[in-house]
Amino acid sequence: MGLTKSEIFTTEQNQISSIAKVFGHPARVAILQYLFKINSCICGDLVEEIGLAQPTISQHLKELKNIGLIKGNITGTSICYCIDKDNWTEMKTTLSIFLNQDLNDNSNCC
Amino acid sequence: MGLTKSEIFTTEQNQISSIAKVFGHPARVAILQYLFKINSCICGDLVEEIGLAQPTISQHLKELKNIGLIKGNITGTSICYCIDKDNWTEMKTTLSIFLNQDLNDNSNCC
DNA sequence: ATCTTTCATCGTAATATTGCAATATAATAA
DNA sequence: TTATTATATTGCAATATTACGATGAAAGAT
Repeated sequence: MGLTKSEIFTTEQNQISSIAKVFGHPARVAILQYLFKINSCICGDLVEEIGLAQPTISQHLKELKNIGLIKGNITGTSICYCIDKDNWTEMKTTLSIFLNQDLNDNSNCC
Repeated sequence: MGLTKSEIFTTEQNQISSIAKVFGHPARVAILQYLFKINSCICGDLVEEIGLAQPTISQHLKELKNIGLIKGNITGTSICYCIDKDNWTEMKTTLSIFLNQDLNDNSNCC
C-alpha cells in the first residue's frame, strides 16, 4: 500500500521515524554535512557540490526545512541556508533517548 | 525516478542514510523499543503488540536483520529475536559522529 | 502420518520517493 | 523595460515502500 499506519504508533515513535526518514537519503546527509562545514550556503552551491539537478536539491532542501533542521534567509535573488541550531539540538535529544536505551543482558537468547 | 544515485555520495553518507532509513518507519522503531524493553521476543509477540499483520512484521524484521541491528535464533517452531549489541554500538558511533558535528557560529546568516 | 503452530515468502495493490525538464516567480542589473 | 540570476514549483516517469492475503516450509504435538 505504501501508506504507513501512523495512527497505531505513539507520538514518540512517529517523531523518531520522521526525523530518521529525513536522514534516510544520502543527498540530505551531504547537504547537512556541507552546511556544518561551510556554515551557510545557497542552493546553487549545493547543486555544484553534490551534483544533482537544481530542482532535486531544492526538493531535498524543502524536506529539511519542513522538519525544521535548516532555515533559509532571502538575500537578494538567492537564499542563504543554514542549520537551525535550536531544532538540531532538540532533534539530537529525541534521537539520543532512543539510541541510548539500556540494553539488558540478552545472552540467554541470541 | 525513485532510484537514489548512491554512486555520487561517500561511503559514510550512504552508510548514515542506510541506517537512518531503517529507523524511518514507526513500526521498526516500535519493534526495537519493544526488544529493548522485553530483551527478546518472537515474531508473534510483535504482531500482537504492534497490530500489523504477520507478513508485515516479518518484512520489517527482515530489514532490521539485513542491516544487522537484530538477530534471530531458531528455537523450536518460533524464532527468538533480539538486539545485536555489537552492531547497535557500532551504529551508534557512526550516527553520533554525524549528529554531534561542531556547529560554527552562523549568526551572520539565519 | 496428520494436525498445529510459527514464521517466511510470494504476489499484488496502493501509495511514496527520487530525479529532472520545463516553467514560474521574484529580485536585481543593464 | 528588458535581461539576468537564483530558486521554487509543476508535471511526469521510474522505482521503492508499505501492507496484507494466500501459500509454503519446518518443527513439534497428537
